[in-house]
Amino acid sequence: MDVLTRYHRMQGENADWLPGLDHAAIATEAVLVRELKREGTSRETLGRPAYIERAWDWSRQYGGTINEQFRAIGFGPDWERARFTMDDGLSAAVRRVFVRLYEEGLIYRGKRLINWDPKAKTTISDAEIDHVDRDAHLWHVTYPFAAGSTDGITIATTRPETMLGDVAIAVHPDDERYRDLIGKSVLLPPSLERAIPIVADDVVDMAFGTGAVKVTPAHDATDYEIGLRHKLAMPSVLDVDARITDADIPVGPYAGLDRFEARAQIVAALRERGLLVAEEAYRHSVATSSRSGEIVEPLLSEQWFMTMKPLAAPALKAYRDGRLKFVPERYGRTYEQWLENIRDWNISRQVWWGHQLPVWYTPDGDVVVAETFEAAREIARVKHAGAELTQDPDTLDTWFSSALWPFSILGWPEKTPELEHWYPSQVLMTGWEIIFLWVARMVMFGIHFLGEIPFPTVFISPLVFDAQGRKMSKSLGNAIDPLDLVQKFGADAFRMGMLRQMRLEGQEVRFQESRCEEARNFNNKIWNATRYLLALPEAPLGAMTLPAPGSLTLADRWILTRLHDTIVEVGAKLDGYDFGSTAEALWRFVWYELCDWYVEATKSESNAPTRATVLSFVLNNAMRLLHPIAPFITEEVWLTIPHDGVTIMTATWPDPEEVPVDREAAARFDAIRERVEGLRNERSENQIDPRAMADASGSPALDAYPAERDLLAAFAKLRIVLAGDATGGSLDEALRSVSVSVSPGARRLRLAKEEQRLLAEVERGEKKLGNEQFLGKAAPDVVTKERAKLDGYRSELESVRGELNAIGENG
RNA sequence: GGGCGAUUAGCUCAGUUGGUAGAGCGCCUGCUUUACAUGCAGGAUGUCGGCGGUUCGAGCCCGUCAUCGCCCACCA
Repeated sequence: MDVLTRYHRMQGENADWLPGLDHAAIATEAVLVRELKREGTSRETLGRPAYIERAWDWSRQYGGTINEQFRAIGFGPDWERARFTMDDGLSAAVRRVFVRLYEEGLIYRGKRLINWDPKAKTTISDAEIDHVDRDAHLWHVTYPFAAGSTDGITIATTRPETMLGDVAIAVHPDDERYRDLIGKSVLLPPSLERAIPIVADDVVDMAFGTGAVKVTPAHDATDYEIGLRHKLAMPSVLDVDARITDADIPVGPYAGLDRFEARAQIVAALRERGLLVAEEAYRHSVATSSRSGEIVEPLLSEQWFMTMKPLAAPALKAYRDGRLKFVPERYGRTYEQWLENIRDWNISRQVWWGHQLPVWYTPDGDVVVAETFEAAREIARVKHAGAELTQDPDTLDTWFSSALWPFSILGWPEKTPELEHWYPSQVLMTGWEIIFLWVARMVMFGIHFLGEIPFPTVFISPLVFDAQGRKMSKSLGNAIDPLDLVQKFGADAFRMGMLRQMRLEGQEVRFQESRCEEARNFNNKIWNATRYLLALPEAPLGAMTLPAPGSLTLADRWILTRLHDTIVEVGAKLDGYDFGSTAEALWRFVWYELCDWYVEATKSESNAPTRATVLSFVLNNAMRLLHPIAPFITEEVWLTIPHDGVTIMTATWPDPEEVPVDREAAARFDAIRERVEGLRNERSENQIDPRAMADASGSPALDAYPAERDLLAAFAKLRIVLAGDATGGSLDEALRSVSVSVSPGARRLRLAKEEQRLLAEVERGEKKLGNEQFLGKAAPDVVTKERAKLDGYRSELESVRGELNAIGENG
């Protein structure tokens, strides 16, 4: 987000990044409840107002820490517009939305089966459940037709403790085995005091277990559906502590037991009575709370819900007609699939920290929904004879307020200039794990309340894992603290190191600290290149202007052409949100092109007249290109060298049009680079002292290319003596003619090796070009290229052989 | 049960529209070259997960299998 914001600001756009935090109700409450317990008190003892005050304190402290981290990493959002979901304005928006949706009939209260987190002591939405595979047991239990008998119907269950709340046995209507039993009843083990019917339902899978299933509507989603279809009673036998309760129905000796204790005891009792037919190891997915990790308990409870289908339809349409795009695209299908199967959203929570429902009850149980207590009291006065009002103690799901974020932070429901200007925004950047929780809901609410999608583009970034691909966690001790890395390598290095690991299509980054270290080295490289520039005799420099085109050297033309291409490339990568490739391209340009070649080239005399101006021009541009990624060092360097403006943050983004391009010169320089590498290799193979100037020979053809000859000699540390009579050759031929002077034996050895290599290449080319199929079917330009390559190899081979002959057998 | 992603050098990963496989780290050999040892030069290392297909030609396209990871799902 920071890279993108800085990039667009430099392009002169009024780019803004609005920072903010949500109030993380369940997580915050978990911390506070733990703290209070440690202090020997509780939220009830403290009372709601004092508790909320404490939550505010904690949130401010926690939020402050996050903001400090942001600053340390160099994030530059619009701090003045920072928002928190519990702020007054955002809270007002929440109440307005709630009341409007209630009035539209989209928010309702009802007794439904909800997901209960027994640890966090609250409901959670379907989207907050993780299905985790766990080792468990599948128990086969017989429900007898008569007391004392083991003759009956056998079911399979993973949850014997919920048997206490069974109201039926279900079988598939087509199941031959049980057809005659439908309508009969069996006794509920282990106490056998209650008879329950055998019913037929399509949902039963004949192939699973015994083909018969126990039905506990109050504690299982499927059973709840069966219960509704067959109009069965729905007694609860588990309470909010996940303990067995006899509030609805007698549960014998098990009342008060924890669900897992009850399970053990009931299994034991079944075994004793001979009703436990089998106990098999069984691995299956268990619903756990993404908040606390606790196994979720389906409970029947009076809660508030939101009807989602009417909001989902336009959100789906926005995606399908292309108004809403995901990067990478595949995440769009995730979004689509979820919206297609969306179910009602349980929005009420039993935590105290959060937006308390704008709902009041009269003593008679009448419901009053209003944005404020005053408004509610007015309604009560008119419609309920001024009855006393009690506010619903529940709060709203944190994601409810987060869903309003794109407009609530801009002052909605007021018609503010900010709202007018910033809604809709251009891009949302987030992780794939909250596409349902946050992204889809923002789109739905945005369309519903403002009539258009909140952002046309959703960029999904990878999540960060450790180098082994494991999720970072406190208990594993593999988590990274950005501040530690900033401390160790610097903020720029942390940013660069992180971004370089991002891949456009990747869904995870396997974080390696070494990447930050490399990035620190990269920054050091920049710093030293700057020092080199500043130490040049012609420094300090004046304004940033390039020398007249005619006076530019070969190296100048090359680096400027490379700069031009890099500006184009970086712009395209950033526009495509490809931050990893952006960082990679800049790394290549600054280190491998600017430092390794251009700076080295400026050390030779011929480049002296233009080097300072060209180098500062290129460095200035490079710093601007790099600024979104590495804001600190680029500012420092940029201010030190010739520049225009007071801060690089508002400097203009480099314009490729302002950089002179000379493809022909760039190609010549590249040819030199290639030859230099070959000659260095020759030196190394012949164990020539790297420090020493070495003698080399070359054909007089080289005379036609003095600039190239100088560069070649300087880069490869050669004293080139021209010998022979070949003149007027191409640059390639002239460059190839240069070779390090070594003993004839060593030379022959190298040439022989080269001959072998070229022979292989020629053979390959001849085979390919001798293939009728290839000639007939390959694209003409491919054939042409292949032919040119073969010709090149042939002429090289010829010259190598010529040299070999010249040396002669005995050298 | 559906869906998605990954599999390329010891490690972490690139690989543009199919045209002789790349980077960084690590490793090896040398270098106190006056910007930088957080550096410089050179080097070694791959049946591109298996099998089949399309093609003149496949790391890339198609099919299939295997392994790993993720998402969704009312198999109790």
